[in-house]
Amino acid sequence: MTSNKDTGASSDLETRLIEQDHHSIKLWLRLLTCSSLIERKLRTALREEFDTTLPRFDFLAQLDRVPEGLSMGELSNRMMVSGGNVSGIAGQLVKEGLISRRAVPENRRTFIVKLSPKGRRFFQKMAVRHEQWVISLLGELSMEDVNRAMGLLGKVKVTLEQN
Amino acid sequence: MTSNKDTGASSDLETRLIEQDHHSIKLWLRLLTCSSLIERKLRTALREEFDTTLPRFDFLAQLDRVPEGLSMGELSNRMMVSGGNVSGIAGQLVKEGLISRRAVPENRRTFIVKLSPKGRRFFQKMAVRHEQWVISLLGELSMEDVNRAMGLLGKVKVTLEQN
DNA sequence: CCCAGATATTTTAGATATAAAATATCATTC
DNA sequence: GAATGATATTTTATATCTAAAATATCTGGG
Repeated sequence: MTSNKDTGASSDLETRLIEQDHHSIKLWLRLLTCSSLIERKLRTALREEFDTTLPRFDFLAQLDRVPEGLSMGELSNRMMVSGGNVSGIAGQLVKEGLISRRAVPENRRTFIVKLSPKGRRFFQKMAVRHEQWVISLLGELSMEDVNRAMGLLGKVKVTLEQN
Repeated sequence: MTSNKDTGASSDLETRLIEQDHHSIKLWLRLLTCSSLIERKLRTALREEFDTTLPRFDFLAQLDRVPEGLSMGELSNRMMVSGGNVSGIAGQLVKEGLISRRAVPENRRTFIVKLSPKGRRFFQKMAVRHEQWVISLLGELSMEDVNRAMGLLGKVKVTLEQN
């Protein structure tokens, strides 16, 4: 369907606009397909190898980057999920001893969650495998293509954040 | 894995491999960020304007492309979700009169779901708005960038489907 | 100090998601 | 044609996820 590098004179403005419209939808669908495929593989692998889930891994991964811990709200922003969701997962991880959760004296509305030593050890093991899985999924791509894709998705991200 | 022609002299092989590894992870995270952002906007808009959800929209969208209908299994494949999930959503859409669901005489294990006239009208209205939303989200990108991104994500998709 | 609004989190209700077990049907082999 | 395994779907149990209401705390103007 009407592919590409047509800088030429064969299409008028209206045609080009319509083409771009369709391509926008297709780009969105392809984006969704790619992330769904990766997500599924990672979820399956996490379950099989560590008997855990992607949201829990993501939760621990966010905390691993910030040794001093994060508030529930900050975590909710970073994970791009609702606050209620973070509350639920945090409760489980606390019960499993992977994170600590304590109130802050200065502002008693906020709660800080932080990796426990056990949680850190567990995450480290997962992180190694996680990286291997992603590399095995995307490693066939050349570094040039990865960089180009990063650049273009960076533009997409900026565009999205403006709206 | 790790193909690619070296362009710069500044890094040895090992460094380049590690760089690519990190870039693979970053690409995956950026991919996830982009689709999450789009998904959230579409979900919110669908709820506000049509009081429905993304999975239901997706379900109807798949059926809209195939007037003769699809089996539950085929639908599960296309939507990239589990069969049980499709069963649940189908049940609701049947109850709402948006789709029909009937057994096939030749193979009584399979059920074919199909858009009802009401469902088709409802989907058409949503599809128009859905396209507008996606365009408003991605329309700032040049057609060249959209095409380039499509091409690269196409490669990603092929790579993923091989594994 | 008091109180209205803002902020941070949890709780609730309901939809969506998976995996795995259960059902039902087909298809093949003996 | 009965037994066996494959296929198609649903059911079940549980985990996520959202939106919205509820709770608790802070903040600033009067």
